[in-house]
Amino acid sequence: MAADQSAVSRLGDRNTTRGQEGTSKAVARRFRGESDHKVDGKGRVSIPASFRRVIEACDPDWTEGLPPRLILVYGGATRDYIEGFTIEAMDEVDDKISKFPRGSAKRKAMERLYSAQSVEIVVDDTGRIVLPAKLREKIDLDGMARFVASGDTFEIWQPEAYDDSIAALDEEGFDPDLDPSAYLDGDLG
Amino acid sequence: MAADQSAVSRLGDRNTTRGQEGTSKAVARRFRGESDHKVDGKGRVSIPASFRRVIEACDPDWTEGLPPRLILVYGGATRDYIEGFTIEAMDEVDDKISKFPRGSAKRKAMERLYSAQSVEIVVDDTGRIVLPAKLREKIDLDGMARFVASGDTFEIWQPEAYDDSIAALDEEGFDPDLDPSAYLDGDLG
DNA sequence: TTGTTTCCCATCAATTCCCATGTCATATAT
DNA sequence: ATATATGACATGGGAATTGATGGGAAACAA
Repeated sequence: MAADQSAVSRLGDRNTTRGQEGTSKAVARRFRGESDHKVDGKGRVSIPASFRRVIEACDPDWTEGLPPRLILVYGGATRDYIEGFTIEAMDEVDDKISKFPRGSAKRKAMERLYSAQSVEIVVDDTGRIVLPAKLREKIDLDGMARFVASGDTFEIWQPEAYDDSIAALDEEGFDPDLDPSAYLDGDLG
Repeated sequence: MAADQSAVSRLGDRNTTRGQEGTSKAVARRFRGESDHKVDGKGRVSIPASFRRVIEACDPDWTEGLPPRLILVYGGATRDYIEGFTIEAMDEVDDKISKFPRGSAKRKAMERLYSAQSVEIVVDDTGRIVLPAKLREKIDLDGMARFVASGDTFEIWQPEAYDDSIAALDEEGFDPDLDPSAYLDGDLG
């Protein structure tokens, strides 16, 4: 039994560069999967365990025992979800933004979305984050939150809204029975 | 009795880049064959040994003694099987997806299938993987799983469903007695 | 001081780890 | 040749750990 891990995460030390050098376990840098998690009265939600590993691996300053950080983007009038970025992924976004002319409309729009309408969040030692009330309200989160992987970022949805968006995608002219793999080698757009 | 192999795979060292450099055995990068394996109560299944070699060879981070990784795609409304990708094969898929316009319906459909409806799995040191309950349910896996090679990916089927799909293929106008090799040099489509 | 936000501890089930066995097939010894 | 080791594979089972979630005390902020 884990007698005591004192200051260290109680979630154990998978991911640890165990023992000798070069034995570290390879960990993916992309999110995968989708799952629902309960949002309690305090706004706390567990982050899918597999997402945490990615978040830790993509936080340059993270090291065993430290709380991993991530960025939540909650802006976008048309978005009915919150987008989660690893520190590294957000660094890339910042780089791209900096390429645009200072003061240009496009740059301002992006700065507003990714800078102004975002928050840095830390994952606590039980693997949860606290979703600020403002964010919960924006997407009408009640008791359950759906985490959906999307490459190097992930999305947090109100479950029903997510289902609806999938349905909408189908109605948009896509046969839900058509296997998306068909697009892989098809023409773009 | 295998006295002790300490931290190393207990499955021995076929595949090992044994001893000196350049002595490594060439290993195929495509799956071949089909076989059934038992799924126990915990969802554990042995991966066909020959598949493991491909999985190891196609995992860039893999090295003797480390657990090989692979990706299982379990989405697709019409699919009644789970598709297994090597890390390399999935990297290619990700590349293709990234070519599509961000936000386009096609891209979203593919991201959902390959990112949201997929899981990274590791092969344990006895050559097994654990099929999460969600995946088992999707294809109605009870006690046996059929692994079927399909080029650079493989499929996991509920045995009967696989037989049925083969039968269905025949009814679709394919003479089961006709040798498919006839198509090899025929026109495509 | 009253609602809110953290921190700390607790629980329970699901998942992983570790060790074990049975069976072949190839190897090696006598 | 025959009997005896060895190694690879498939699969079982129990114990230890992780993951998700709940609740109260403590620290803050309004």
